[in-house]
Amino acid sequence: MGFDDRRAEVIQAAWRVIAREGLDRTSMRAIAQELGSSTGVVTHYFRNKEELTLFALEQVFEFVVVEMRASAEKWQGMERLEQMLFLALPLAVSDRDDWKVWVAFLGYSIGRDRLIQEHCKRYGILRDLIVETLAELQAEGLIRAGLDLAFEANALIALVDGISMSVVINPEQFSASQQQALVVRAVDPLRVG
Amino acid sequence: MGFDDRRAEVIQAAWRVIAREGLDRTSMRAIAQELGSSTGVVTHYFRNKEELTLFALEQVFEFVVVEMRASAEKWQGMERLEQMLFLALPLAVSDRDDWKVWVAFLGYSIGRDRLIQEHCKRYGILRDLIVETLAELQAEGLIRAGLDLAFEANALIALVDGISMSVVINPEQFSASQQQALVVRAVDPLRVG
DNA sequence: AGCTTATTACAACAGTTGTTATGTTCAAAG
DNA sequence: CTTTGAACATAACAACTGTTGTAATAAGCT
Repeated sequence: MGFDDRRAEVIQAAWRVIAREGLDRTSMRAIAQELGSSTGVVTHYFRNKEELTLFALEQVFEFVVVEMRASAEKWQGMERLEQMLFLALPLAVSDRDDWKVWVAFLGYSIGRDRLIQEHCKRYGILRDLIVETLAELQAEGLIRAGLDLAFEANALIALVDGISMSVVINPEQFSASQQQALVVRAVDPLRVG
Repeated sequence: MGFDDRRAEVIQAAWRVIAREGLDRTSMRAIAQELGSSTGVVTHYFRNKEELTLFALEQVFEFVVVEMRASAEKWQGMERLEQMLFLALPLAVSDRDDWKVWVAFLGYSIGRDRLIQEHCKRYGILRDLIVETLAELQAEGLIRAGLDLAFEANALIALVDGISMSVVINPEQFSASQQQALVVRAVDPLRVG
């Protein structure tokens, strides 16, 4: 087991604590305890807490993007866009923890310009991915011409964000099929005809 | 100046600190300093920090609801629904601070069942308000029959949430008119015909 | 084997936190 | 004038925080 693998273990322990206890109660000692080790391990793999925090944020985001890229190759046409958006939704119970961590980070970022900037960057990557997909659909004549693709991409992301946040707060708010129905309803108006 | 007035001043000082520094860096001492007093004032008007926190959460929410109720009486027909939703959006720069506080609270609530429960309750009140409005529109024959009003209300709230969160993170994401356009686009499909 | 480096443990640090107790001020009520 | 209690200040409390340094252990390599 190499350096990066152990590093990932530390981060995963951190995730578990964040989802369970919240980000502000996720201390170095709490992470170490969750990992079943001393704080020495945590400090050995991360210079300070900010580095750990940013790395955790990057990982939880990168995972979604990788999944989305894989899904983009698997599907064709309008379904490609839908399936990519479905991936970001907390359809399964296990997905909710990811969103818990994400929401915790968002709240934690208020008043911390450094973290807000990071979020902007990551949302930008996500938007570019959606814009790219929309452009392809447009080239195939599946969605209307003359659309502001960046705006439409932001709108879809905002919708997914809103749905997911609702589910994090109240899991019974939307069933899996209801979540998907809302996304489909938002995608449909883009279609031609 | 009575007890409740002074109490409100403490809360407003807390809001300012939260929007500027973040919720986890909003200590009793920071609130007192923002208020220009000692911590004695803060502890005098709030038994402990949790009481202060919950009260602040209630205030920031109650304000929106009051505004919404006022708007409900001012407008008629389909515009009533739209204007109520517009009120919740961070259309002006000054509205963003409210949403900053709200997002900070949401993130802070992860891992704190007590706070999550509070959020559920408040979202429930908001939903009832929208459902009520939708029912009126339905009775007037302005929106389609056979709709799951609770579901539609949740969907609209989720959309407003998503848009607002995007703006909090990246203010240039959506202009005021774009935000309104997205809400109108979500309301339109409910219309008859 | 011995040497080197990575990994982990542990203790101590200075600072911050919420909370509590005590002291002070001061205006209104008796 | 005396007394009462609210409003505020101040200081101290124990608990917890991130960080750092040092020592012990394990693993790999020659």
